Amino acid sequence: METTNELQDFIINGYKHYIPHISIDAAIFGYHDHQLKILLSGFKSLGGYCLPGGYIKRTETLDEAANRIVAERTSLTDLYLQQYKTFGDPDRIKWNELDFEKFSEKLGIPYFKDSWLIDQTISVGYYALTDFSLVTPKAGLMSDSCDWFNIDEIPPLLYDHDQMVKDALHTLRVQLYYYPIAEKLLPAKFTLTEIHAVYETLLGKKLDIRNFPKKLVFLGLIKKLNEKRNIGPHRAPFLYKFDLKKYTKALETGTTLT
Amino acid sequence: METTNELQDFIINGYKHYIPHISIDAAIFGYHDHQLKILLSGFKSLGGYCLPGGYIKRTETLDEAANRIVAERTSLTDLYLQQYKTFGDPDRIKWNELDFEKFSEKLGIPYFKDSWLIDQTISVGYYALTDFSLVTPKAGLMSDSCDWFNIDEIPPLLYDHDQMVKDALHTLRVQLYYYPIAEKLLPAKFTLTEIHAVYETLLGKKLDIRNFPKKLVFLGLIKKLNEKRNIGPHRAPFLYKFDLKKYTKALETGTTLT
DNA sequence: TTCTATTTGGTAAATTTTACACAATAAAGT
DNA sequence: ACTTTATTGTGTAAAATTTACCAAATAGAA
Repeated sequence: METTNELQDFIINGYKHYIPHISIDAAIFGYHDHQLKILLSGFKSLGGYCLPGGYIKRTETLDEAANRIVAERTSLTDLYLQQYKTFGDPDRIKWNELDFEKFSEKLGIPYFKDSWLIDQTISVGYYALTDFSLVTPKAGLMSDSCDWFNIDEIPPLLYDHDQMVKDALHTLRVQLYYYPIAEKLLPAKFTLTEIHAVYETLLGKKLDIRNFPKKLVFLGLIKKLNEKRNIGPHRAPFLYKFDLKKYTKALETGTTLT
Repeated sequence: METTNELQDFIINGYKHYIPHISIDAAIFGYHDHQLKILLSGFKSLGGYCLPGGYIKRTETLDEAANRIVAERTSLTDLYLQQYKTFGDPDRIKWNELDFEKFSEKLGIPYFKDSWLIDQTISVGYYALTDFSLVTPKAGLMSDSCDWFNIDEIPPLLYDHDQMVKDALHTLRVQLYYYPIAEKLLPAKFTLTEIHAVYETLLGKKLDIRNFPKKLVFLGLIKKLNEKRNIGPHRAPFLYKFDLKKYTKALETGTTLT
């Protein structure tokens, strides 16, 4: 929080560059070792975690804003981003539970509670998918930390962000059946067992280890490479990669996956 | 437009009760005689049509606001309503093409262009389904007319509403495959041929006249009644109705329909 | 009674999904 | 060099679902 000046300026003058009353919150998902992960921002002053979020510049489209907000936490641009729902319950933020005096003092700003930030805000929910291993989470201007959490080990979140995660996850799961977006969660080369595990974890159900990869190959979505992975004292599995052409088409058209 | 006072008050003081910078626009669909219809608001001053829309009261949830806005045009509440996408391109409204002088004069308000309404606005898109025959379209506070249009005969719309219709229709079609929402477009009692026609028009593709209804019956979604409809010089078809229990469950769970 | 247009029961063929047996193989231990 | 262990991956048969379409039923008009 060394850039206090920048923060003060955002709180006092932000409304000139950002649209008030609207924010974006992003559920950024990653996958590692049979676990679905999500990126959460920690706020010491609020004593809790919430989804990474931000405001929309007056010059940006929603997608551009979401991209920027996601990039601020992951340092990666052009992640797979999907707008899934907009949240606008008038009581989604419990203003009376926030200690404005404390904030004013901490931020060095006289009347924080009168700022443009402190008013009813509707939030556009996006979810993003990324290869877990490529991300080094970064805390932002307001937040104190940013870290990966296993999806079934996240603490109760601030505001209505528990509901946001639930809805994002639901959309992700539905879309996973029709769009081969597992590609976004895997490295460029992977084994059949690995992609099988991604689908089992994300969908939360068993898929036949032989039939499932067979279908992916049959649809032409993935192609066998002439390389194997060494996995110790077992038969070395072949590596596969997504077929870009078929994959791109399936992303647009949709294909039923089991 | 006899309630000029009400309108003036909305333009001048509306921001006290409504959230600025955010609106809701609704694509209200109906079906009649092999045609999908959509409700459009006409604006003489703008010389064009757009989707019925409105602002969100500070006490309302988004769904409540959408319900109110839809009810203002249809006089019907509790229609099937789905939020499908939020639109926020900075240039979705071409401000420079609007003649504020003319508006000010017409509305009897000195500086219309300085009102809270004239600023970047993000719009939450909803689509609604309703039995065409139950609706008597009503013009609203700002609009001059409100009428049904065949979906393939709508004029170019104002703002980004062409894109909104396109996206709403896409969502409707996708959802029609998994949720038996044709129920919302049909009267309580209908023949197999009628429900078959609804699906063919909405999906824009041929469905086998025998297999399709057979599947609906097999899934238990619709049930045969002990009544027939007189259709002139042909064999009288049986009437069917949706099975409320199976139908409600399918709305939540989803079922694949061909 | 016959004709026309439409509804509907039934059934066979084609396709897709599901289940599962077993052969292949990599490396470590004996 | 052979055995053991754990995992990969080919093949195939059974089950279920989807698709195609024949032919009978039927209502009113000619």
